[in-house]
Amino acid sequence: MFSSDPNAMGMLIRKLESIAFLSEEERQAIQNLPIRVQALRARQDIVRDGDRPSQCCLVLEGWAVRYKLLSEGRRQILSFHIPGDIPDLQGLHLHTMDHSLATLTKATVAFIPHESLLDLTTRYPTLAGIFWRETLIDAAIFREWVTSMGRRSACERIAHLFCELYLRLEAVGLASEHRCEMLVTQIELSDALGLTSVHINRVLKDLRQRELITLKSRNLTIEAWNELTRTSDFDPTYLHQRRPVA
Amino acid sequence: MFSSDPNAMGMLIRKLESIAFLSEEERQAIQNLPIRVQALRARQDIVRDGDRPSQCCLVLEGWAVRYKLLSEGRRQILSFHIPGDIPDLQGLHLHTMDHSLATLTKATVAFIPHESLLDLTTRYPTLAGIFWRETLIDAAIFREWVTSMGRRSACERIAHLFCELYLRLEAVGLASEHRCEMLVTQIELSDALGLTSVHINRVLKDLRQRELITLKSRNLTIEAWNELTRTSDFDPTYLHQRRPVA
DNA sequence: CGCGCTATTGAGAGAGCTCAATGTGCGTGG
DNA sequence: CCACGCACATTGAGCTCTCTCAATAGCGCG
Repeated sequence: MFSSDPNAMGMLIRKLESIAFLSEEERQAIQNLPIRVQALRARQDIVRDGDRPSQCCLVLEGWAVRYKLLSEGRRQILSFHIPGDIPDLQGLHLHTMDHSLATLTKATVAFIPHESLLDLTTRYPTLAGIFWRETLIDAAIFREWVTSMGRRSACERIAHLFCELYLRLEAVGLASEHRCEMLVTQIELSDALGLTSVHINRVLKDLRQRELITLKSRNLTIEAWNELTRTSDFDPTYLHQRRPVA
Repeated sequence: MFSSDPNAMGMLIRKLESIAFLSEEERQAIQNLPIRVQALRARQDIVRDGDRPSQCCLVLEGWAVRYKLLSEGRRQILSFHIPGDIPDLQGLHLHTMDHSLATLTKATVAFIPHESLLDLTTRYPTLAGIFWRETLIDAAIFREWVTSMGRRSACERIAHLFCELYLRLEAVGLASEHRCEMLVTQIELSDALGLTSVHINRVLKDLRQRELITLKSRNLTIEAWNELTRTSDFDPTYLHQRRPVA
């Protein structure tokens, strides 16, 4: 069950290197983290609101979401997570979950004990800073989402989200040439963007007709990157990626 | 200009003790941080989107906000900050501001050099964890705001925000008995909640008529705490305060 | 004690929602 | 390899919550 699969940690290292510099020693220390790899079905809860987890979940394959449930069946998706992400890294210092984490697609994840991560941050203060930075970027993305939900139209919100996800996928080598997988249904998009799936559908139709995007069977192509970023007010600064993107 | 005013740091210590335990030695180390205290007018920018600050801003008196500006004069307020808060603590590991910070009211703030804070986190790893925790709670509040903006009605959003601000003020000794100052205009409320000030006005009228709140000349009284939390789906877990609140 | 910003109220409009029906694609099992 | 079933996507019609525009009132600061 427990192993030190270099391939598994490769994804985490690639992700961290997209936001900070890692020394060889630090890379090695990450490689040596004990992990338990697990295959999960689509739409399966990993951690639930109210839980007090003792490990973090690293996404290796597939997509995950964090979400909150409200009264009357309302749901809000808080974030999308792709390979390389540790969606519940905040658990290191917040002991009670204030939301849930679930897979969106069939996925492979690796669980890392909190104690191993905390030990790592003690031994490598620079790495502690990098993991801290990772959670700060998480917060920066929430700020951008607050902005979208508060002051952007449905069309701008969708376009903005596509730009964000494309750049995040590109940063870990899962996208290029303005093409990527978009492993979400219109229902999930609506729960993330505070809209209804019916309205999402109509806006997507409009974006297609304006030839800004192609989206078919989970494959997104951004046909006009500049125009899409312009109409959605997209500025990648908030992703705090290490190298500026074209 | 630089000093070690024990009173100034008292506010920060009170805030940190509302979310974590501090040892005497740690309290002392915080007291010894070099600070530059400054009085500011209302509605004055402290740090701007795009800046690369070399210090953090601790609020001592008055309220501050973080905000983003969009095209066509749109503004989104991202968070409200009260005494004891360090609204730009993320600057320790995110070097470019992705939003602005400004006073809302006349305010007193203390600036703390990044290098002093980073040095503190190196010498006191436990304190590093506590500051990290502080930024994680910041993110938890953003998550709750995303949820509000996405899936709560105007009325629920306002009620939820009032509950949040009351508890945060209470945690640092600035509120009790369900009364507190609410140092925001309806325009600022609208920019925080993604609504218009006209609509805020109408919903406030409704909340008053239902005798849930009294709000007059910046003084808020929550007349029916239980009902207000119920109607707004408010669960204080996300604030991750150290002692559960009544 | 008057100016300017904030609060309040009315009337009409619009972005996005609800309800509902139909079409489509894909995974599963025979 | 094909047929079935189910979840997802698409479209239409009518509605509502919130917005826009606009006018007036009130309050706090200089």
